[in-house]
Amino acid sequence: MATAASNPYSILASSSLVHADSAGMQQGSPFRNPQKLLQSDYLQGVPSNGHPLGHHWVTSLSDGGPWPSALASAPLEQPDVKPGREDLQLGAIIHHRSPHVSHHSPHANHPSAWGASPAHSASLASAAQPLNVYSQAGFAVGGMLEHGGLTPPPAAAAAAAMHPGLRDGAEHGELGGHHCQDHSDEETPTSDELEQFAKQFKQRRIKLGFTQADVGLALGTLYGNVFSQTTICRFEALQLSFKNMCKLKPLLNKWLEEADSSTGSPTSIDKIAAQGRKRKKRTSIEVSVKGVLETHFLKCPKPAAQEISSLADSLQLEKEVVRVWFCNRRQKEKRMTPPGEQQPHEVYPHSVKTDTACHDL
DNA sequence: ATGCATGAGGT
DNA sequence: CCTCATGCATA
Repeated sequence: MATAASNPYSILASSSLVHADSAGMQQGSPFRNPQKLLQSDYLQGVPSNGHPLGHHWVTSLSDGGPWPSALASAPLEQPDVKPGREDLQLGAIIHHRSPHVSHHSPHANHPSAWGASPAHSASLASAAQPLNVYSQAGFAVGGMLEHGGLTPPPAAAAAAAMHPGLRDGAEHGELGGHHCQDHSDEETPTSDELEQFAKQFKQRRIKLGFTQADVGLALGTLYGNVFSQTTICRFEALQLSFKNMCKLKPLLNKWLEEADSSTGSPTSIDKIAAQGRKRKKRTSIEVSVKGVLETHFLKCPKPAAQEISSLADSLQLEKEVVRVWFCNRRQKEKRMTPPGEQQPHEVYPHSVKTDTACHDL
């Protein structure tokens, strides 16, 4: 019985129109190049006593290159991109996907990080292959024939490419006796590779005439994992965590292949309309208040519950709101490309290890 | 493009 | 409570 869930919040049943999907808003945004990333450590568990390793995406990059060495920008100008904009729809929504395979290594030191120089993936194509470094077999489309019908679905249903999360080739202690020397799948991409990929992806996507939202949806119909425009956007802007980027890359890569070969899939665009999520209305925090929060954050990024309470009290905000604000703030710090400009501070004012409790204000 | 929010999994 | 992945709603 579809009983309306008792939602404390306002559930707007107002049928949202099909939203014409303004696709012209994101394209053409010359998003600036991320330049300096000052990300200390990825895991807080890292005893930064003596600097773990140079695995922080450190900074000090020449202006010319956003991140470690900008690969010679490949022209990536596929000459034969057809403007034919058809949704790649397979007609079957496979919705079965293995549960998350988050296999966390018991004692994995840390998911390598951005600047981690891949000792094993040095085979970066210097300049030979602008793309397809992650060449995937896929289904070779015999050629550029005019396929009179529709492109057959790759039947990649069950093929849930579960790639190992992240493993750094730095240290492979003991794995219980398994020798690991053969890695068929892609190794953990480097920050550089991801950056390149993201860029190429965006360009191709735009050329093909797809919006970020389209892609997110296509991924859903393609593999059963839907993503929102937000996520795609963040991927392109490299605003996700390293791990997250790694996870999404294969999917998006696959989509690219599809998009390119499906030069005429008729198909329809199906809209998923099952949004039964009641959300609390977004509370907008005033700029002045934000300023205060910012200040506090700099002082103590991780305030105790009580501190949050008093802070919330003085700011006249719900405690939960403040708590969430701090959480989001911390996350932002961990992103690859900090939104604004983060001045390359060499160090933070407060020690990482010495848990200095933020004295009350 | 982003700000605030939800939820799952971990401590 | 935290982190982390993700997204609705919004600027």
